[in-house]
Amino acid sequence: MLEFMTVVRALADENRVRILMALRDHEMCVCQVTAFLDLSPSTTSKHLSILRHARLIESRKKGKWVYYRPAEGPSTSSLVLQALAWAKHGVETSRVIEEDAKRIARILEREKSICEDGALDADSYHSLEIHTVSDAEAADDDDTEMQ
Amino acid sequence: MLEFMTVVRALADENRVRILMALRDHEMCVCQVTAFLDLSPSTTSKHLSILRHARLIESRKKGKWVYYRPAEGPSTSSLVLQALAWAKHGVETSRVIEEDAKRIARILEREKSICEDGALDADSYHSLEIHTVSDAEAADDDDTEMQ
DNA sequence: AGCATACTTCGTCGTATAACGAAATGTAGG
DNA sequence: CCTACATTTCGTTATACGACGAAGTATGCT
Repeated sequence: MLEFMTVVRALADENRVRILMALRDHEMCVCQVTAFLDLSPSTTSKHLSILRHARLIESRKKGKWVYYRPAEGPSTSSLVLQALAWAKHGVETSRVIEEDAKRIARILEREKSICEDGALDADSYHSLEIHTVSDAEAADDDDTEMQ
Repeated sequence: MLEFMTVVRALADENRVRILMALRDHEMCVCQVTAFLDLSPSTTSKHLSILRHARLIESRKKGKWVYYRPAEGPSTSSLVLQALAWAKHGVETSRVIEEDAKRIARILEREKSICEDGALDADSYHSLEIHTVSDAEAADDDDTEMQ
């Protein structure tokens, strides 16, 4: 129950859903997500932290930048995979998300010279050092159950 | 996007998820749900209203009682059906829900003589007058999009 | 009609959470 | 070392939301 509630509450904010959709095709660093959502860096970082805590996204660090991408691979629970698939199905045809796609394209192009040191597209995600929440962090949620 | 957010926010409360799971096998009237959750009738009614507004549940009125059950049938969007399936998969093996099952069994037995005038089990749901949110009500959420 | 029961709506209160800016941390380059 | 930039953490503020009780509505019974 706790894992489910953590995931569903992570999804219960429009900006976080927009982030998930934005990350679907290409990983992004925090400053790109910040530009895309038009929020303050601290707010964006918090949203990413909540999504990562729910294990909906993973991150890797490269130099000054932290790149985020959707969770994947064998360590990802089916609950999370289903959540991502469900969210995608639920919003991908919506106006907001379509507008976002254009907006992201522009931002990625503009920011390429700045922080696109080594961002990868969705096909190149594999064989990367994965940073999810640590066991210690996750244990904060583990009140005897995280089935 | 709006439909998705409405549904996901309806799921973002543990008591409402417990209600959805409780209704999985048998419809229940408000007083039974109230007894089961151990909340005030007004709070319970509000939760049911939020679930119905998200079209996750439907209701039928019989005499003084209002019976609720999960949404089903052709008028139910696949988004909602997937939500129900996902929630079920996500929590059905959890401790809370298992305890609830016993609790519900006791309540249904005890209350049978009182309000179980004509409650039906899940197999008998079909061919009932369905009460979902009215078009007028739903329109409150329809800010130009409820895809 | 009058009353009891089931449910909903309304007003209030306390907590949770999204937003921000400021300050702390981490990393690369001069 | 010092500065610049990316990100996170912290403290504050405004709003959202869950809880309740009281009042309103609906239905059935005597």
